Amino acid sequence: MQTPLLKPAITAADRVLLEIQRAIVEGDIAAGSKISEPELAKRFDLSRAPLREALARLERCHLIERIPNAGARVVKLSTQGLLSLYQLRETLEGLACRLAAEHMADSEISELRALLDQHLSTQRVREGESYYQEAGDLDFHYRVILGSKNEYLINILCDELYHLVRMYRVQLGMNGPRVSRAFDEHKAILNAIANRDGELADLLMRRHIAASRRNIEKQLEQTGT
Amino acid sequence: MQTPLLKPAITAADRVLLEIQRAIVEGDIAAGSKISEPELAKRFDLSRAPLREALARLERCHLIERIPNAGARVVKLSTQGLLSLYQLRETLEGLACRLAAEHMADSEISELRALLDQHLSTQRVREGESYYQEAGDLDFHYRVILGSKNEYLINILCDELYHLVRMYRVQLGMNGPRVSRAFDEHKAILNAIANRDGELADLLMRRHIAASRRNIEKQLEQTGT
DNA sequence: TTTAGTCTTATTGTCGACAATATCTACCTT
DNA sequence: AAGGTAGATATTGTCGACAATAAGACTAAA
Repeated sequence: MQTPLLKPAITAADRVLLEIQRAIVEGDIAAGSKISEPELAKRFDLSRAPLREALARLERCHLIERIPNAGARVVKLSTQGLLSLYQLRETLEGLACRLAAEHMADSEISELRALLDQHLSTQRVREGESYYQEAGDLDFHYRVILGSKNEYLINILCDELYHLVRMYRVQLGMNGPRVSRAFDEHKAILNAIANRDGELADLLMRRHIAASRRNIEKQLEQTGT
Repeated sequence: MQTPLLKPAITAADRVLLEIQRAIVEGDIAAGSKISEPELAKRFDLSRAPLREALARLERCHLIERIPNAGARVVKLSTQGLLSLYQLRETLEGLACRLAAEHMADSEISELRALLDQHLSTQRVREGESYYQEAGDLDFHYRVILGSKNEYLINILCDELYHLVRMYRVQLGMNGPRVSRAFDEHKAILNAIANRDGELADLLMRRHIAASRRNIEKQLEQTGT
């Protein structure tokens, strides 16, 4: 999966955007490093025009920071940044849950339940492997967010914050033992949504994300700020 | 005031961005109308390159919608859109208040109090005139948001949603009788922040914005969907 | 008359070159 | 020797033209 449920890359700028996004998220382009437009243009074999378009979108999803007439740098991960990001996520995804409990169709809910069951089975097969869990987790969150039916909320969470969240998780090597617990939490959230209990769904999601944040924080402390 | 507390326009793309933003917000470029790159380029007397940069940022703050290879359209206001936007604002600015209650320095709080007093006096002088109130209201919200000290939250509220909110208010002619009540609500919010009561500040701000939303909704119904 | 298909036209996406700005280096002054 | 200034270099911002795609017009057939 690269841009699940989203439109595929049409233009050259779209394609290079996806490539650079992946490169930054996975640390292929080091965090904090300066970005040279001519160099990247040569590296991906295109002109600077579509590259700059891609850079504009990278800035939009907080993966790079630009200074006029001075250039762009890849963002640097920090405890403060992680905290700010997850504070926001808790609130926003909590809201998404509350709205999803109101707006999701019954069919969407049962599909989501089927998805969870499927995740559970594949997880049992591949015990240690966390990559699929990662994708699965994001998939679950994605569906809930889309279920909120709020265009602005969807845009912010899926387009603007999504990749930055992934960057923190990937670069800090989140493979932890939270796998099975996350599944249970997902199930509980889904049940709340199915019961149309938006308030509970909100609360559970905020806790779920808070737990995830503490997990990453711990990792960040070990690795060193 | 045009971009209060933010960096001034440096590049040509920045300048044209501000001009087009104003034009869209004030309805100078009609909502729902198609945007022609060559036409706008000629109108503002610059090349398409910086114009496209500006368009990218306009898309970022939801003032236009782009379709690859097809062009851009100015957004169309709708009851649904207003609802989604204000749902988000309630939650986000509520969070901003809670964080502001934690993070604002005492000096910032007293400055904000001085600002409110100043607004009150100027408002008494110019009773009916709502333009200053509009600016003053936004100024208050701005300061609280900045007080949250959360970079992502600040970015979303001040850069991405701000102009769209203004567009709804301006195009629907929000000059209403809510002026004096809004002042009282601001005062109450500030008191909660000063008391470091984040929970109350959160609640009050959500109510404040909900009231504002109902006000606009009423106007929208009158004008016709 | 309607509909399908093709051709024309206009708009967007991309390119390479130029201008303006910032960064780095070397030199000069104190 | 340290600081500042001036020049050289590199990078970003902007421009005009070309290529690719989509929208619209026109023709032809059912």
